[in-house]
Amino acid sequence: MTRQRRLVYDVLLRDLDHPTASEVFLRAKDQLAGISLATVYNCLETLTEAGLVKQVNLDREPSRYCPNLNEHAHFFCMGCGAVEDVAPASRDGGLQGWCIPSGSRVEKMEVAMRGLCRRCAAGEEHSVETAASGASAPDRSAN
Amino acid sequence: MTRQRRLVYDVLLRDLDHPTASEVFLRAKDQLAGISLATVYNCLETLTEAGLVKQVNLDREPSRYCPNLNEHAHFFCMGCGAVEDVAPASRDGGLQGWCIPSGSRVEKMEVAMRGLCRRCAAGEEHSVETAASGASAPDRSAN
DNA sequence: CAGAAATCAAGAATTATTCTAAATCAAAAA
DNA sequence: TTTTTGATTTAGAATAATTCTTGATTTCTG
Repeated sequence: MTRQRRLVYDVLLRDLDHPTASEVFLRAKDQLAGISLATVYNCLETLTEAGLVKQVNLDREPSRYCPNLNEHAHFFCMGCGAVEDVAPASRDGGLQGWCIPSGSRVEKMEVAMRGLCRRCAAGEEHSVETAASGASAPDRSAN
Repeated sequence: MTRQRRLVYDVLLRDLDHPTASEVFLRAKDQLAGISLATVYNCLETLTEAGLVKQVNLDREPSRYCPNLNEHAHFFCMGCGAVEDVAPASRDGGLQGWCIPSGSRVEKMEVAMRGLCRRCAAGEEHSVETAASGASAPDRSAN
């Protein structure tokens, strides 16, 4: 654990907002002026390989990084761009919702949701969809 | 629906193996020598916007394309690289497995699994994990 | 068929990320 | 403390997938 790795990790732990590598770089520079973007990429890769950090991807957007090691999915708000962690409801985190072909082994599952966060959904007073209570029925067109 | 779009779409329908844009390009060239990679990208984008095709991403790998319009997840075999569609078991496709923050609206969910397909799992006679029956308990470390 | 609009092809441009090579650093050995 | 050794950092070049630009071509519409 070098100084740069420590710093990159601390940046991720400070705000749990799933920054991109460039965002991590900008924040890290404030505390260690000489750090380079390549080093940030190196550190993020090292931390990811070490299992301290998870790389989070949605579509072809730049990768984001997340120090939450608990099992979780990610929610991407189409309104404000925020990314939130989503906890599993059941012990198996939705895997039983799918017909896994018999004989195959699932090593890991990645779940990403797109939609509007509470604040953005509330700001949309379109007709009846005021989203006051729980999540409304989603489209569920899983890729 | 131009000739090029029709061809790209036909290529996707012929083998349902989730080719990348480059692979689509190679297959399309056999039937329409003059087609360009840029056109293949254009057509794939147009077809995707039209809702006839879905773009499938895993990590930072090149996008793949899928003409299956039914709700489904994707299984990526780490052994042979094949991509399979995975049908939902329940009507809601695993969404109820997650604690959606109240007030937020989920518009769509993308589910990707990594593991070994039946053939690759069977080829691994490591100790006891012969994967004879159903899928063994996965790691479920959803990103 | 004329004119307008859409689409195509070729290659340049973009962008996130990775690679390279030289410089720096840190721990262990002397 | 100096030297050695190997890993790490840095800056910039390189890469790869994708997008953009431009002019040519095709396709509609009348």
